[in-house]
Amino acid sequence: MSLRHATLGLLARRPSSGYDLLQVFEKSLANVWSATQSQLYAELNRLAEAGLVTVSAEGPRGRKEYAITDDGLAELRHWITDVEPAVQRRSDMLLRVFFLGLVRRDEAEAYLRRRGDVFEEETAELTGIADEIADGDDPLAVYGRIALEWGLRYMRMQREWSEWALAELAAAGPVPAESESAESVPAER
Amino acid sequence: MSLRHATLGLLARRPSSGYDLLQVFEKSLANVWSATQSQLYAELNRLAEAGLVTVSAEGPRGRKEYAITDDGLAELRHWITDVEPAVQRRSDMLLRVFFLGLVRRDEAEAYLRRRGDVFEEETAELTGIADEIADGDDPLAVYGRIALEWGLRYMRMQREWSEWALAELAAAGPVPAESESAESVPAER
DNA sequence: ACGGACATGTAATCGGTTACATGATTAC
DNA sequence: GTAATCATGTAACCGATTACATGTCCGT
Repeated sequence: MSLRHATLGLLARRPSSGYDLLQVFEKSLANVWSATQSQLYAELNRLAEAGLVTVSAEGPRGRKEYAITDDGLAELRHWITDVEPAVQRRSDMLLRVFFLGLVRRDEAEAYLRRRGDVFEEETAELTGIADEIADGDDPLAVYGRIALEWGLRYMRMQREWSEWALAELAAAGPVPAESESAESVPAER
Repeated sequence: MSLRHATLGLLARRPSSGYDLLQVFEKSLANVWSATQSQLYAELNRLAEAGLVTVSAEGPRGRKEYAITDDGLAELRHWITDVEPAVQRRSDMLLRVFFLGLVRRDEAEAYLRRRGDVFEEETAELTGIADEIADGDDPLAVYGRIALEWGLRYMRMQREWSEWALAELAAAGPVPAESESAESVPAER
């Protein structure tokens, strides 16, 4: 249930409308916690009902500006310091690696090479964001910078891994001669 | 919708019952794709209805053994080679980092230090699995070994990152003197 | 005989996504 | 005037989790 805390965290910086928050979710927070519009508006209403935020101002076009309450801030701090982060237990990308023995060797290699390219693209994107942060010298952005560094290292690690994996495959011999290679599997049924 | 493909992938290795598959999901696949019992049994029925698997044998206690069909294998291969893996866009752990400016400096440091410890524990666990694989010399486990290497590198990267982040905080000065530190925020409201 | 493992299923609930729906205000 | 942006909401659906429910077989 972390949409709740992402929302509280953003409102802790400054009071904002659902619309405002949505921009932030789509831009700065997109790689860390994504949220859809319908989800966010519903959550804001739930948070208000729970007393963790209040409508601090109303503007044109039915705009409602929300502010975090003391209860909300307490809940947020509790979540940050006392709740163990959940370990990610799902990776689409890695699941395919497990089953790479079911496709032809060249297809498996193409998969790993393509991963490397994608990680490289992501790195370029993150580097762009890093430059923006470096320009505007906001001292509060120190934790944002730390989060971003995580992303950069993550991508570098994966790039190196994909290269290592390709080398590992090459070392294991060109194409296995036995019956378990992909080409032979269809013939078996 | 990758539970479907995880299931197909396991059945491509050998025909199995839902109960069998559940053991695999809880052990070897736990860090890559988790599935609950009720989810798995429902999925097997759906897969059978879609003709991607068939009930290949029935055993005692209502045991149903499923085998992948040609259609199932085709679907699985298509998913591996033609479908772009989804990029993960949610991290509980990183979201907290974004908001670390809302708690006291020592709490933020404790958070990062604790991350380092957890990553270390996970590394130990993965190393244990790596040793098991190394013992039994299954040549087919080459892709399992590659997936595992990803995990090991992932944990090492995060351990190094948490140390880097702690150093970065230390370099940024002991505790900021300005109004945005955590202690002052409650007083502002 | 009995406990533990084997074996499958249903129901309620939750968080998230997609699509639909509506309308006000502002800049040109 | 009108298009873009601002602004909020509802409904259907899907995948996943938790809890409940039931029964069989095997080893000791």
